[in-house]
Amino acid sequence: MASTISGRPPGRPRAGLHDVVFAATLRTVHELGYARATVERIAAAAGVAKTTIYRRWPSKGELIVDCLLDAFGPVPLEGADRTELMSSAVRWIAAKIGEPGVGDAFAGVFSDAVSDPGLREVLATRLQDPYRRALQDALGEPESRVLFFIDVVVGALLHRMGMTGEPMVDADVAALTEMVLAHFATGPA
Amino acid sequence: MASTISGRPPGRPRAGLHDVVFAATLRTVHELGYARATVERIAAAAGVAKTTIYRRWPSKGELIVDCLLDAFGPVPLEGADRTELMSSAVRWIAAKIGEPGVGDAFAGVFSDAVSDPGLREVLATRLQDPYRRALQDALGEPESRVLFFIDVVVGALLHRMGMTGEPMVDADVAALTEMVLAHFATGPA
DNA sequence: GGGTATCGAAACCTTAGGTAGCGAAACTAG
DNA sequence: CTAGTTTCGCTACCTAAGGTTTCGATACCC
Repeated sequence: MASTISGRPPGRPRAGLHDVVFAATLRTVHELGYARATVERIAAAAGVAKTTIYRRWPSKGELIVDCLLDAFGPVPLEGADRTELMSSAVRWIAAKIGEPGVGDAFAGVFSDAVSDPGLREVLATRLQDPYRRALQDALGEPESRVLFFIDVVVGALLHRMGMTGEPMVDADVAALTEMVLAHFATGPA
Repeated sequence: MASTISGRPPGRPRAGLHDVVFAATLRTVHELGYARATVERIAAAAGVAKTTIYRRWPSKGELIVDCLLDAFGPVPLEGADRTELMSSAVRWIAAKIGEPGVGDAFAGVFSDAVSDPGLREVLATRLQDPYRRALQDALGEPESRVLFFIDVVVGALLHRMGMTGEPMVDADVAALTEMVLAHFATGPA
């Protein structure tokens, strides 16, 4: 059998490599950019062999998606009313994208997904759907409106990041928040 | 000397290959997606050798940029007031992105630019700046607000395209138009 | 110490962007 | 018709990167 009484499987233990690899991924992406952050370089930065990475993640894209899930964590859905809720969500995603490496990794994996349907599926299922559902439940908006909200907010933030290489400044984040709040003020149809 | 009396330089003429290559590029991108639309495949679709492509364009990215410039053409800046002007601009870019191949090529070259500073420069200088300036002059808005406008509109359209593989539906384009119009209704600061 | 699962290292495959060299084609000028 | 000029097509090649395979070494449980 593969399992033992203590629950721990026999053999060489899988040390807490996920965290080390995630940190090395963000660091490497931050320092070199997404494309130059090759799997071999990430592995080297983590002090790990390339094959070890591929044993745990089937592709670079899925490694990045897992890394982003780890970096984002749960959406802080705090706020008394819809207005506070939405504005906190916008500021949260803007702040996360501003963290070193996160924005580049996010924009990069999105890039790859453009012409990789498999990665697009992973991105939609593992990253977008959970956050969309959480927003949907909290706001009571229909799916199509939440998707539109995500397109506008994430699209604008990533477009700025992609064009300038820098995250959106606070003033523009404030304008973005104000704009979507005004548009969604009326509540669900 | 390299030129002759008739103005036409001697030697084998550069036939109108640009149009053929542009058409082949959009067709190939539309059929295979951006990443699978390799330069060799585009060349084959155009009935041209790969080396001929690289003689005229220094990289795949610049080929795509030129192709997009050809596909977009000038911004139709028609409209009596700011409202008509902005809404026509939004609908124009949405319609262009909806054309077969154009949206995929646009999203794809944007993707590559994320981690290719040289391409990002080309994209900013040749594609974004002219349209930004035209909008700036027509609207009388400061540069930062026009850039914000572009981030929101183009970002949302490309994000939808990247996530679903399909361009934004008319209802969402209408909502996008309405939203930015409401936000920009007050005129420049 | 024995069994088991993981890790590291090296070699390898494939795709794709991009380059070099050379002969052939197409055109102008005389 | 010939010479000169420019571009084209073809083949072969280089490099980078994602991803796979193999095998020996290592670390853990019992």
